[in-house]
Amino acid sequence: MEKETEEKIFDAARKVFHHRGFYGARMQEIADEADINKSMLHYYFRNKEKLFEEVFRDSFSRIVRKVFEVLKSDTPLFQKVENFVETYIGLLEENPYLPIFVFHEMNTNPEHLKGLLQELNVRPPEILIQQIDKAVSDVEIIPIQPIDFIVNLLSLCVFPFVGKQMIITVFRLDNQQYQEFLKRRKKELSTFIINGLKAG
Amino acid sequence: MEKETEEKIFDAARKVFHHRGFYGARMQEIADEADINKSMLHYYFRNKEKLFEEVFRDSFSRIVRKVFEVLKSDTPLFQKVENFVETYIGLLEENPYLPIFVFHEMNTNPEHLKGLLQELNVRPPEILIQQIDKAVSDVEIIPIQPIDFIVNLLSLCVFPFVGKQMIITVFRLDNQQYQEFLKRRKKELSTFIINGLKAG
DNA sequence: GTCTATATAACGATAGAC
DNA sequence: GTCTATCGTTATATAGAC
Repeated sequence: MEKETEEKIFDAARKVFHHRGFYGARMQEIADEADINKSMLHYYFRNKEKLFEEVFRDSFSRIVRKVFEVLKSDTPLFQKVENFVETYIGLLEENPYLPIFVFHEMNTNPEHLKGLLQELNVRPPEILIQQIDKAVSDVEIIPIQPIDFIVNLLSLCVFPFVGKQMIITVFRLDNQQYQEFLKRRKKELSTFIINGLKAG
Repeated sequence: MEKETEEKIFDAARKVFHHRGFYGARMQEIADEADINKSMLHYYFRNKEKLFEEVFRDSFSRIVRKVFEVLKSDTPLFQKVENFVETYIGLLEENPYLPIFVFHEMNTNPEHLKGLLQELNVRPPEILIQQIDKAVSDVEIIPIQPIDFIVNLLSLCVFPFVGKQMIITVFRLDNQQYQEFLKRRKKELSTFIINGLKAG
């Protein structure tokens, strides 16, 4: 019983924080979403900031872990790109508000999250860096630094979610068309990336 | 005199809204930033929402206009890609918080901005769509739909700004290293994109 | 653990003097 | 147009009964 209430609150908080951000979120909305009395939020999580921090830590570490699982794996480079695109876009389909939430909060209040981020101690995986450097020196791919390689990969996967409303608006898509766009992208994006990497 | 105060307020409001978002922004912070009395905000702009709307409209239309200037121009496709990368990254260097601001607000409150967006009536430029379709049918580039072409272009330019804090954190960059990363990217990104577009 | 009622604080907004 | 003082609302947080 005890566990269940706490979990309901946490799930509701994640949903509301993801969608509204810290300042836009209302404790009342979280309580309503959890179908629970507002004072329970304080009973279980003391205050809004603590609740937020737990949600952010969970969301951030979850996404980082998932991403790094793929990037750290022992797979050939091009295969890894394919796996990454599929896994990452799949993950974001289930958590569409996650990236903009994380980016907005990191941007709005970087010093507030600094300790948390140091604690999680995120680094680009060594094995991937070696793969990239080797592919470059073997002239399998164009000369590119690991940071650019990774940023390109992330950019192309994340942007359709960060800019969803923009895309929908500019290209006049309804929700179904947007879903089809994503589905096609999940299939075709790795070809574009691998082409871009291969020397001309 | 009158004009000057209004402008000071507007500039301050843009800065604070860009950085904090609508809910995170404080009228007092805007007043402090403008070095002006808080009640002046209401005198000139009536209330927070109206002030925000003017800022958002200005920011959004400014960026859209600039982007479309390049995309609508009468330049060969690959040249256009190069111009776009340089212009757009340059614009974002001057307004680093602009994209995350726009995306976050569009995401948090899409129905609130719907009217504004319809009013601005943004569409992908017809000339660019024709160029892409022609390049595809001439087998100059891989089969790609205009929406994917444009999304790829935007993704790769925008993400380094949206994810700045993330990039800085994961790759342990100081500010100077980040600036160098951007500078290099502005030079090299179009090569990556054009490679990706060319048939293998 | 859960509820109702209420305190406390923050913030947007306004009134009114100058 | 600009300032000070203050109102009214909303949101977070707590007290206390059950």
